[in-house]
Amino acid sequence: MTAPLPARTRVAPSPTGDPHVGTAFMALFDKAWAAKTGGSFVLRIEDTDQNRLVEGSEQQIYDTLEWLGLSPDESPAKGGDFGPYRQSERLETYRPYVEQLVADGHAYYCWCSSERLSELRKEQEASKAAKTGYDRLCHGMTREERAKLPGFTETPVVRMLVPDDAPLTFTDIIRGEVKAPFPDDQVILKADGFPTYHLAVVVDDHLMGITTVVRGEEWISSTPKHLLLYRWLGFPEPQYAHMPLLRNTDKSKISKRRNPAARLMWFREQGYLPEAVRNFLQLLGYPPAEDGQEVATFDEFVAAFAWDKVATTGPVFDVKKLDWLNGHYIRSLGTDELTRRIVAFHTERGDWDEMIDVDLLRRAVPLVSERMVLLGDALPKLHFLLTDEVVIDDDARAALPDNAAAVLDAGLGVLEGVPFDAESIQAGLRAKLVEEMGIKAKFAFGPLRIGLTGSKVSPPLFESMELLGREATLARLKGLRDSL
RNA sequence: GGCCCCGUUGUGUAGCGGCCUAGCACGCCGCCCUCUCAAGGCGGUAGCGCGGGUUCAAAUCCCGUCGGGGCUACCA
Repeated sequence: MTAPLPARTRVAPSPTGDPHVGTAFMALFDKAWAAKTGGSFVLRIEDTDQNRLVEGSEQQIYDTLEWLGLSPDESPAKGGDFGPYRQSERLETYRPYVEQLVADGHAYYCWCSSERLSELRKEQEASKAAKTGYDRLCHGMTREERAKLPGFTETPVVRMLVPDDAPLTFTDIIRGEVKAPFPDDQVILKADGFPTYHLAVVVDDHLMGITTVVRGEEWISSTPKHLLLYRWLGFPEPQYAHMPLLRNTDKSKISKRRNPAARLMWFREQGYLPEAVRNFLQLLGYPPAEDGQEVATFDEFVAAFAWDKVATTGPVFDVKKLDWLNGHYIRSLGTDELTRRIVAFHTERGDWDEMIDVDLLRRAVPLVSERMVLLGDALPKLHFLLTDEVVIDDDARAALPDNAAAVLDAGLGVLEGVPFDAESIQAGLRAKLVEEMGIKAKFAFGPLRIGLTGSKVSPPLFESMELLGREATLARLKGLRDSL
């Protein structure tokens, strides 16, 4: 096998709302291939549908890709040698190609109104006609001729004249030989002067030197249109890689409506680590290495990457595994970095408490890091440590054993005298409560835990005491003792 | 409806004719560890959609069937 030439790949999202998880999925594979071949990864904004644009979503695309470590080499924001990278700024670029196609007889003007078109569709549906699609009424007519017929509209669109010998098969580098449906006389230039996706991708991918088109499986059926355009325009065809579609639990194409995880922002809002999300997406589209190792860096992914191993079946997007991966990555982060991310997470979310002592938090983080699934899990678990007041949970109070008072009194006695580090605290408490008084550890430390943290479940008790300090520890235990 | 893509435990997958009484990971269940909860260790649970072929031998090849999904726009 010869080394592949440097590939140029691209991801081409539409700024029509919150960035979609599918965009990151494609971007990951785009970027991997570009990295493996020493090529470039391009971000192009496909804003040809002016009706669906949502303000701010373009910025969110940049932000989420960067967050995931999938920044492009070229983009509208970053620039590059093949700009502009926003299709709305390339209208003049498309025009000559449309004119050429019309002049060559490969495309024609169509003045049919949308009313006539939808009526036509309805008729075809009702009669169960074998042939569907546009009926070519306008083909070969001048504007004047067409104007005499019903269903006429002032501004025409331009349609492809799809020949009988349109290419219906192509080689997909993931799937091999793939068949696709015979295309309709697709509109390539809309009445508002914008090209449709079909014309724009072909022209842009060619002009931007894209060698490998990575896109969702949903595009397989329109590939023949693109192939035709390449042929007519005399452009060399790119390689196609049609990725499987991510699914909802009910197996339908993943949608923001049915699945919060369809929104890329969701992961960040929930407290997932970008490296975990990236790893998860990787797993969904690409089988783990032979040794079964599922935790893998982007570089390891790139090193092992081969198109023919990419998945062809659409995986159900099950967040359970992501949770596990996130915990795994959290545990591997290191105290300083994890602390930094916890603070950043809450700051971004807008609920960071300025009163929290970050240094104390840093010292407390090791107590909870292996109990965390999401970044937001730390503060609630450490709340008793970072606050002055402790509220005893009702169910914790109810769980207090009959000998709680005796345990607390004995514990208090020990804690007043012992050196206040976790090890000494534990040794002292054990000697007194467990060995001398004969109470099982589980029951001996329960009341202390409840007094200290207000809860039946908490981070390790002795370390927590050390961090809280003798004074506060004693005060809390006395508080509970006095309330009995 | 038509065309296309896909089909291994609950989920993600390994498997490319014999190594499969189907492996791994997550989940779930249990045990161990243990100051609670986790983390970690150990064990368990459950699967080749169905029916025909081909073959000495099929999860693996062929055909059919069923199921799921996608597309069928002046949306991408």
